[in-house]
Amino acid sequence: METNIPTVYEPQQVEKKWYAFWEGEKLFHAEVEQAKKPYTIVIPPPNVTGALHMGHAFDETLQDILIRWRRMQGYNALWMPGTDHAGIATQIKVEEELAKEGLNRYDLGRDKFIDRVWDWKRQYGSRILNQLKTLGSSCDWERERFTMDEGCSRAVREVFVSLYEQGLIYRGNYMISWCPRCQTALSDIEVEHEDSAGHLFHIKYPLENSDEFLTIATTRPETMLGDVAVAVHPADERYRKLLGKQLILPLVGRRIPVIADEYVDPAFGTGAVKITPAHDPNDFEMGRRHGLDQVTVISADGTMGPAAGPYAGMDRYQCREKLVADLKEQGYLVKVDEHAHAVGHCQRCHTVVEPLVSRQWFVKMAPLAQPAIEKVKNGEIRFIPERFTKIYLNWVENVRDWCISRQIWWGHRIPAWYCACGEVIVSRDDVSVCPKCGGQVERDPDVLDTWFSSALWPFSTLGWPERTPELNHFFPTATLVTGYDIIYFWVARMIFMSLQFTGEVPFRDVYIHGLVRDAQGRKMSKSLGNGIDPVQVIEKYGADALRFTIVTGNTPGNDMRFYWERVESSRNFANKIWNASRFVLMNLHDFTPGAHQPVYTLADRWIISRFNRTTAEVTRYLENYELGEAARALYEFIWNEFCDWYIEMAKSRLYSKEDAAARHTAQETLSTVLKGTLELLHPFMPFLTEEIWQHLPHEGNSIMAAHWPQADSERLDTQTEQEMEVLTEVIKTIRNMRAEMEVPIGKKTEAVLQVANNELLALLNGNAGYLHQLAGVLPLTIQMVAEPKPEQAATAVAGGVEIYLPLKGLIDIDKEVARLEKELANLDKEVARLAGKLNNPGFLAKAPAEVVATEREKQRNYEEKRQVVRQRLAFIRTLEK
RNA sequence: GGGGUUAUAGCUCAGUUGGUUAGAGCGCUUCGUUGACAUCGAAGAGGUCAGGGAUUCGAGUUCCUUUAACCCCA
Repeated sequence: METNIPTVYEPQQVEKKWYAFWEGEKLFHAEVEQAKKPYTIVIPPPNVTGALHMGHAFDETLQDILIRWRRMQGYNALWMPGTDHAGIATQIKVEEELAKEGLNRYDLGRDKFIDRVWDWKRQYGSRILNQLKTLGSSCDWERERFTMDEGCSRAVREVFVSLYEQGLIYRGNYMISWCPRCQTALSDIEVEHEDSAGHLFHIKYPLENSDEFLTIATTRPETMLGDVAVAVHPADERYRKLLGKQLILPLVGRRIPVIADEYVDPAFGTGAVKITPAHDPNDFEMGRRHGLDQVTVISADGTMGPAAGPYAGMDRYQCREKLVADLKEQGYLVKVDEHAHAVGHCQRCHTVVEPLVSRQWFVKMAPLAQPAIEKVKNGEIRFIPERFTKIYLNWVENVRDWCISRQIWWGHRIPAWYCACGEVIVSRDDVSVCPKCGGQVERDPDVLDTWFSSALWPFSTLGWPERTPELNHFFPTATLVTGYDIIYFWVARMIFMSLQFTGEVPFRDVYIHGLVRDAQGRKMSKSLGNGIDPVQVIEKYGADALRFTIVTGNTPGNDMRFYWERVESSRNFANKIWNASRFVLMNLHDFTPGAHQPVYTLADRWIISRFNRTTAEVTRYLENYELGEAARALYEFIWNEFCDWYIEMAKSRLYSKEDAAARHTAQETLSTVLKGTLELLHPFMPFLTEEIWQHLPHEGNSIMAAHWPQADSERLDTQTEQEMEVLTEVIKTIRNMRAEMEVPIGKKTEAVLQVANNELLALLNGNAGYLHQLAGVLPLTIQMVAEPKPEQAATAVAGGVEIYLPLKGLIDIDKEVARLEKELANLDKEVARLAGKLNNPGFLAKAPAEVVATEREKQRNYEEKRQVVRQRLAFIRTLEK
């Protein structure tokens, strides 16, 4: 047994050593074992080009805690790791690299460009996973997957073709959100709306063959070049007479009709809206309802197209300025109001998106959404915390068709081929010849939305579409852990895809967490430069400290702020455990388990009882996903009970060599309680606990494989806990009195304790040693209340014990009177509060008997205490004279 | 416009079937180098639990409402 251990815990080498050991021993690996109950988590795959940030650290820590805990509980625990190809993000990254060489992707061509991305992936793809390892993540690395690997790609192809065959994937010309910078279509949720200060332009549209005008209001005047109508509400009296009449579009001269549509809000602007079906989603719908043309005036690159006439070639914002100036000059501009409105931006590059009509592939959502709604409503899938159920349902119930084609190169290429004869072939196998006319076919150049493959992740990683043993055993997965920001992007889509293709829910529980923010509560972002690199935190304070910080002081679903001070305090906790363990190990050098029959003392029975209670508590918290509370319970047990009291109380037996059985009992209790506590703490702080556990008497090769402690109800001992309560109360009260009287810490002082019954007398006599040692009282007299009380003494009552410190010459009578008066006032307040309660007939009649009894007991205690303080006050006042 | 979250000690946050003198960490005050630990120990100060109302014997906790901040959706 080691006795020469440094006083400061150095996590760096320790963490590397144990991670390598765990991997070497294959402790992360799970095989299909029918006899064991599976517990599966699939990792939310980080972007392959990314670097670990606090969000990942948060997410992975929670998963690792759950998976390590369940593994210790005996589940066949599989944590499936992998990465996501992250189409647009990765493509942007590689294009930036190319730009440094003065190249763009077209210079390379599609095949060479994709090779380049694979090179990039090979070079940097494992970086983020290696960073995950420093965090302690117990992923089954042998099963690592990538969304573009062969198996996942096959799953994607199967799903696409199958949905197409079922009529749930279609291709068509619809309005989509287009990013002019990324040059691709986006889905609705990839567009982020931001309120910005804009203008509401009021523009006069002249009535044909008349001097009259109709004034419309718009936020985007440049789109008027594509106007094909003006719409008003059918019930709007102001415009009824204009219905069916023609207007002349200013600057363009096109004749456009005035139409009626329920959609128009008569209260907005002038109540008349210009209709541009090619450049606004609502106008697009209205155009279809009324059979209007689409006049496209803005091109895919964000400049004005040929149909924009004199404005062709201008940037869309330049055009706006010029056009407004022209309108003003020609007298069409009525006024310009300030107007706040939401503008859509590309999630990836933050460019303002452009609504455009374009031919894209879509997933028909309504039939897929229905089962996804039901499974959540009927509780087969549960969100934690529950409120996210509503957020999920609100989206799925209103979901629109999903645009899945992207005009980029990096991703799963759409398995559709087109023939000049008009034939469209969607196929599981590559096609080169048209089956209809035998002509040459050309493959669709587009790739799929990255989230399309992510949606299959829980089952594609387990081998689907093959019915593999892994899929049979580990699927459905148990828990999905992810942030609230991707409930729509990912969680919802996994649910409907899984239901459609496996017939099962992908996971039972969805444990949602928040974001990690900086100390000011701002989102961590590259542009702000306020991100904290978890790797740096780990290097400085250790992974255990980071993990503990992340999991404590935070409630499920809520954001958390990152403070270095909190990491420091977690590090201090790790160091505290280290030193407590150091103490235990230093005293175990001659310990042989089972060498003596243990003779348990009050302190032993107490810490064992408390340990079992903590075990039950921690387990229950984990079962309810209250990870932070579980960690807090352990922190309090270790620091406030094991270290502050038990270790102190064990010292005298360890230091006195004459009673071997007593010493052995203390050793055994320290060793087993510490070992069990480390096991409970292991999911939270895996490295430190392994390091110490290995030095304690144990079975098995790793704490990872140890059995999760079971609370033993036989060893819960309420009476012992109450007795300890009395003892610690007395000690704390004496310490307080000594401190107030400014007695030097090391100086022993005399004390007289008086009690009213034999039980208390026995308790104090039996534990007098602790009073000497921990309260610093000597000589100590313990007697019944009937005995004479010391005259010149400070007085207090604690746990039913009257405490007298006869500090001759040290007692300042005035000070003592003030102290007792303060105490008396406090007691008066409590007694009055309880009297109010106990004199309330409603309380006595309706509150549970147990509660009434507790309150009565409290009242009795306070009254007893008050009685003593009163008497003492009266006595001391007589001394004053 | 619809929905959600938050409001508890100077700061950051816990407090999940309604019942403890409302807790922690950091910070603050006083004291302390005796054989685990100064990344520590002992003692202490600090809160009308955002405001108002309701339910209840009893509300930080449930319901309604007002205010403020933030988020999501339209």
